[in-house]
Amino acid sequence: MVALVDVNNFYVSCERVFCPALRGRPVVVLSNNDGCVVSRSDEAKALRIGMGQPVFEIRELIRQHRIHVFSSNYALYGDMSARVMNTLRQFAPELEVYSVDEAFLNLSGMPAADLPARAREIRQTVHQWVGVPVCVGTAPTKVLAKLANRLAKKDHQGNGTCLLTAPWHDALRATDIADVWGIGRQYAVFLKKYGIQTAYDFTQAPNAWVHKHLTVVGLRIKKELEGEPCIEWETDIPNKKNIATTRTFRTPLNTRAELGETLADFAARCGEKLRRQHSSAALLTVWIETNRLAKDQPQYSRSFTVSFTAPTDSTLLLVKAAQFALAKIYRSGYAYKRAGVQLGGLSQPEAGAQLSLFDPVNRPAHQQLMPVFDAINARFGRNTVRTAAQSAGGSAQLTQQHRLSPAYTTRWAELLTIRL
DNA sequence: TCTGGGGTCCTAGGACCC
DNA sequence: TCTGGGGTCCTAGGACCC
Repeated sequence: MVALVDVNNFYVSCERVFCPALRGRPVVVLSNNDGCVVSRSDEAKALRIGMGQPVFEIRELIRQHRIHVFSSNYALYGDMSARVMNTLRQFAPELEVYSVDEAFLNLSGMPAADLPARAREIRQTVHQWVGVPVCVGTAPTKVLAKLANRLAKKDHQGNGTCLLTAPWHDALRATDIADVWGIGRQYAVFLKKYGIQTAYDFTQAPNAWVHKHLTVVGLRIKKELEGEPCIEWETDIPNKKNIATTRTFRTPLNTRAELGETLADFAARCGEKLRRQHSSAALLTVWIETNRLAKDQPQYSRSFTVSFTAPTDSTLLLVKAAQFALAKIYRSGYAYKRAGVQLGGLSQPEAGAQLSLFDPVNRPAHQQLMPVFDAINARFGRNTVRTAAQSAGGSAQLTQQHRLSPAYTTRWAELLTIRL
């Protein structure tokens, strides 16, 4: 059996831990630039605020219902996530961290009769140790555990847990096909066109038909719904195959100098992420884009990819490549609203990787320099040492975060103060 | 005009996830 | 006026190999 543990309204719940007065009140957390709603409390959902809804569309609602609004505080959510995961490790030898607020627990070998009590214990422990509410769905496969978790969340009279054992046809009949893990918007529309409305209907479709129209991915989902495990466990966190740093700017950037500084920051940030997983990149792509939502403005969007002579993890080379790519695609006269740097062709070089005789770069020198770079920045703060191409203040000033809560758990100066 | 039978690697596009 | 930021996998098609 496998359990899926999922924090309810994760970002909102993190904020409420340090602001208990907000329990029972409508609360939302916004995306970067305070642009869209990305997390909603139950009270906010009841006010029909949508996931991903732009804030300007709900200004009146916020005022009327005195909805509490937060910018997203990634330092806080990342730390709270780690606390939840460490707590969950107590309960199963095998834990797969699936996302910032979700984990699969391998409970195979546990007597079926003990499962309900164990699920309740998990829920109570996370609540007591970390302070956030979770739901637990337990079932024979991952897709069914996801489904069980959803049922646990929906049942407001229940205790936040749901155990699915055979026969589970009624649960499948009660689940809209669009709510099945792995069935997205396009597939849901397609399937409904053929009369497949529920998860149960989907299990009645012929395998060959599912394979033809939804590829092998869809077939795996069908079999998992029937109780046959088809999705592998990934207990140790795999290295990323792509690494990106991208932003939408509050105020568009117009000049090449502004874009150059910003893309240098992005490239440097990508370098940090790259070195943290001990990888090197063979490709670097820069893309820039005007505001495609402003239909009345002139539009421009292009990207350029640089291939390195040998894979690299040097910030100096990444920044230089980003500048080179920008020179290829920059056109004046446009207001650039979004931009990004993406690394691809990632590999884990063995020590003493082959060097090119004609390589103009002194790679051993870079390999010695980068750990020093990272150590200084880890100790004294990001961008304490940086390339001259980067901006002095970092790219954070280009985004808006008016409603940011303190870094309660990761910065001494911002610890919560309680007056007794 | 006729013209084999395998492979691999890369990229783009389309679907999905949080 | 104001609209996020990351990721994954699969398939098809083209270029290239012997």
